[in-house]
Amino acid sequence: MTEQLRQSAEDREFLSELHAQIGGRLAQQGHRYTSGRRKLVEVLVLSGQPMILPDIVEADPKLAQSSAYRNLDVLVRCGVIRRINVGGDHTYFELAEPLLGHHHHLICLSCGSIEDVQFDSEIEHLVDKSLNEISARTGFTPTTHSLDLHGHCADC
Amino acid sequence: MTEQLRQSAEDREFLSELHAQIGGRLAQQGHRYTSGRRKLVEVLVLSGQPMILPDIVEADPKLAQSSAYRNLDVLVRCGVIRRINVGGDHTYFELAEPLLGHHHHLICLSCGSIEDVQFDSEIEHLVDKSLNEISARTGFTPTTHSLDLHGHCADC
DNA sequence: CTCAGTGCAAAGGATTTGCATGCCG
DNA sequence: CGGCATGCAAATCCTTTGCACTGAG
Repeated sequence: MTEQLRQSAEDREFLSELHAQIGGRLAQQGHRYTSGRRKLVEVLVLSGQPMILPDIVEADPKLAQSSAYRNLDVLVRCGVIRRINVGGDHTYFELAEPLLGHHHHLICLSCGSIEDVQFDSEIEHLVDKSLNEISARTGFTPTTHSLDLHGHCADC
Repeated sequence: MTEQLRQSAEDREFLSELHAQIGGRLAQQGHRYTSGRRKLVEVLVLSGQPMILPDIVEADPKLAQSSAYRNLDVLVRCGVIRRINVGGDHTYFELAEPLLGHHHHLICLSCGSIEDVQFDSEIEHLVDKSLNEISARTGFTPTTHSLDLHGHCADC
């Protein structure tokens, strides 16, 4: 819960550590960590919740729409950012799980907001076990799972 | 598992029961259960897995694209069909849970196929319990949840 | 008759791409 | 220099909509 209340000094440290990590990942795949890509990451970090593209470019008007899409794509392919598909027309973007930790989503059907939540590790473990059983039974090789709640948020 | 092997006599009975049920639902909301809508349902039943629109209209070329979208929309609003959003550009459609039962999806990242699976009721119950705890903690009012596995299917 | 339903063609809107230019290594 | 990165505008493609027509009650 202190995540939300992080002091700005900590914030800065967190960000620069993150940037270093991401820069490494991009370099590995032969990409540069340019200012535009850095901005995308920062907008997503500051937002603290999944965002759609119009909101991203609005958050930092320096970002051009097409470049934003292209860079999000690069970041997705490098495992830095993840696409989320809920209903609606827009794709949502958030930091990938290696950076943000494994979590799930509360999707509000009224206002469309998406909030991140984590499970007890106990439950998460049970779910994993169950998913592995199903996979074994069906010959499916799982990479990840997504467990999202659809409903109405506290504000709606 | 006998679902897949159902004899055609049973099939026919299943379908006409389903049609009756759906017809009732539509009538309740002041809609007709026309042949186009019936075809949509049949295509989805026969497919046995979620489908995207191009595949639906291809499966029954009598279906016009715009009418198909419109009718799927009606069926969705009447709780007969459900939209599914996985990655990719297309929306998937399948029979709604009241008709198909609560289940989850195995989504193949290679070929894009989606297969339905069910959990042990025990696990399903645990997940529900956990989700309720989270809801209580966050003030979120859940309607449904979706738990999908992403990975590679037996064929890929 | 009336009104929901249909099909065609055109519009809408999110995302992608072509191309000329800018910039880092 | 060379090639990735950028931004504008135009193209794409899924989905929705306008409109005139058809068919069921």
